[in-house]
Amino acid sequence: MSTSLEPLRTSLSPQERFQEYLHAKGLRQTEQRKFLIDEVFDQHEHFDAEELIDRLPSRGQTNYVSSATVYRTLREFVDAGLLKSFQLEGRTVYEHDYGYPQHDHLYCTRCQELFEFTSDELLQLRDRMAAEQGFRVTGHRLIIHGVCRDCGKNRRKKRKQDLV
Amino acid sequence: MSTSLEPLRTSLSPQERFQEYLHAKGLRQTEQRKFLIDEVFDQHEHFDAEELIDRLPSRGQTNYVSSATVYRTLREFVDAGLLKSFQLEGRTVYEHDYGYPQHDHLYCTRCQELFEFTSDELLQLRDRMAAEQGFRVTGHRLIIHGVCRDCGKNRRKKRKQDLV
DNA sequence: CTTTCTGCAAAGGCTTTGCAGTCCG
DNA sequence: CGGACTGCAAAGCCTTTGCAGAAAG
Repeated sequence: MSTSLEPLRTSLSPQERFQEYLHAKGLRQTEQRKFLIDEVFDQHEHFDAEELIDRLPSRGQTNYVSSATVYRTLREFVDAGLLKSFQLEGRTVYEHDYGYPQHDHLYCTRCQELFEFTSDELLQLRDRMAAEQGFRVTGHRLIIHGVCRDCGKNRRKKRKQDLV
Repeated sequence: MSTSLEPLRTSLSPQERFQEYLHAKGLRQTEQRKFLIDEVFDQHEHFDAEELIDRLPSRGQTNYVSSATVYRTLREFVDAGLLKSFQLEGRTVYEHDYGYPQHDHLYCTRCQELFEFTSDELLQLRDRMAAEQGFRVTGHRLIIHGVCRDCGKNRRKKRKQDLV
């Protein structure tokens, strides 16, 4: 998947920030949580639970973490503001939030890749539309579907029912 | 749910258009399909499969349609260009497409209602962003999350993990 | 008549949950 | 030590699918 934006400078690492979060909530720092946060922040990719689980150690190996715990922990990362999640093609996709600028996505329906972009204009437009209807905005999600540059070259056809 | 936009004038009714679609594809016109299209186009609301099934006749009554058929038929309506579907809070939401202008949504996380709005500016912005990355656009989905005017008045708190 | 459709029930994909043992603080 | 956490397996939720009988053209 593609990384296109510059990280923001943050005073705390994700690890440190998560520690603070746990402490504030009276929760505990476990081996599984430590291991998972390292794994998740090791690379800046979009991923879903299954992809993460697949690249983690298997049952029996060191640092094995059960799927249930992975799911539970991903939710905590979202609660802690470390990750953002959204739905794409029926599954929950996660991406870094902490230390990363607000952005939106282009999704290539050929190669399934997500590309990021930022647009202040979009935020203004969003706020204006919301204001017109008396909405107090808490967030938004924009995904532009299409075919990326590379896939546009080797043109195939095919197309399943697009859940845009 | 809220209806805010004016329908477009169309030469064919959804029923007629679906007949054409079926004929073109060598598919059949059944009682279930006729009944469902009437039901679905009877009111202009956003709905999911469960909501539709709930307001349909129950097993044993006249015009009963099994859930499997409802799911199958909704997909056909989408294929036929009569409905559009998208994901919201883990379920598939349907809305009229045929004879209805392109639009986006404001979603109230308090009352779960969807409000519609149109913006040419958004389309231009979308196309510009896509062009910058060499994308050929096939569509997009923008949902602005927030709290609507009415819910903003009777202010409660509460908030579950937002899957924006 | 032949192919598509339907209803039923079972299966599927992803995610959550109940429980008993384990571990953190 | 007590409460929080984990792994396991089972359950849940929404949707799809295999199959045999019914129906459309």
